[in-house]
Amino acid sequence: MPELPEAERARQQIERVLGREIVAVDDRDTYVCRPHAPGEIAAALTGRRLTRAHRRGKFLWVETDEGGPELGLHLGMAGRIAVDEDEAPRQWDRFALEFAGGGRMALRDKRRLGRAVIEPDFSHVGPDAAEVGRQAFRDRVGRGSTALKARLLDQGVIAGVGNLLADETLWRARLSPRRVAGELSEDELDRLRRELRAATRDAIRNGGVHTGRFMPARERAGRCPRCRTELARATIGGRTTYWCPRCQPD
DNA sequence: AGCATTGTTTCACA
DNA sequence: TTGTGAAACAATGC
Repeated sequence: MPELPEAERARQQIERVLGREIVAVDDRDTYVCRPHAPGEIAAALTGRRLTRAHRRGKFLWVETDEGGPELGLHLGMAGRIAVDEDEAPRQWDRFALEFAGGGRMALRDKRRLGRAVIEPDFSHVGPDAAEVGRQAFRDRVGRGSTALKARLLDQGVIAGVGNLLADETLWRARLSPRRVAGELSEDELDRLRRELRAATRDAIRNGGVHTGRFMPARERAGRCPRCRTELARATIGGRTTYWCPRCQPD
């Protein structure tokens, strides 16, 4: 599930538990909590309260009270934040906080590619895809010899675009994912940024990136929602990519 | 059975 | 040294 819209929803979930006292931490999953040893995150957080929840792209972090450490969270490929829900079966709750009074916040993640870490480092993460300014977007996205879609997926360029949001945005902007990023005109880059912001805003409002107009067509032999042309399919930027060869010519 | 997967990091190579 | 692309990682679902 998680791309920028899902991460924003997760951030809002975290806001529900701000101010509660942490009385226990489950950090036993040494893969999700790497490089921390079991008990390290627990020692850092027990007795503290979360005070503010932040997000940049798909990366989440939470401040704690009076100079306490920051807690970094990432949803990985399939994670979500579960607040005050019953414990998941099969140890799908890879990381969890328990609060005074019985409440609970868990990183629920079947695939186990999510992440929980103390004092996260975001120095190699680009500006948020929905916040980046026009000129910065032109400079960062509109360069290099790589395919446009691969550029959008690079979290160090702009943060928050995943495989589905990239296809949705490129379709809305009528740009081929195969275009060379550095060869786009200013007008094309501005159009791409506008459609990215719009697609992101729609997805947050409607409950996730899977609510996009292009998403239902995104399958083998799917057809363009605008012109009914059969979609093209290829691996670009290491991910399966669908686009309309007529609306989005190379 | 085999392959694909809404993500990130690491490694090899030009 | 920098940029790019592929593989590794874990587990599940079709």
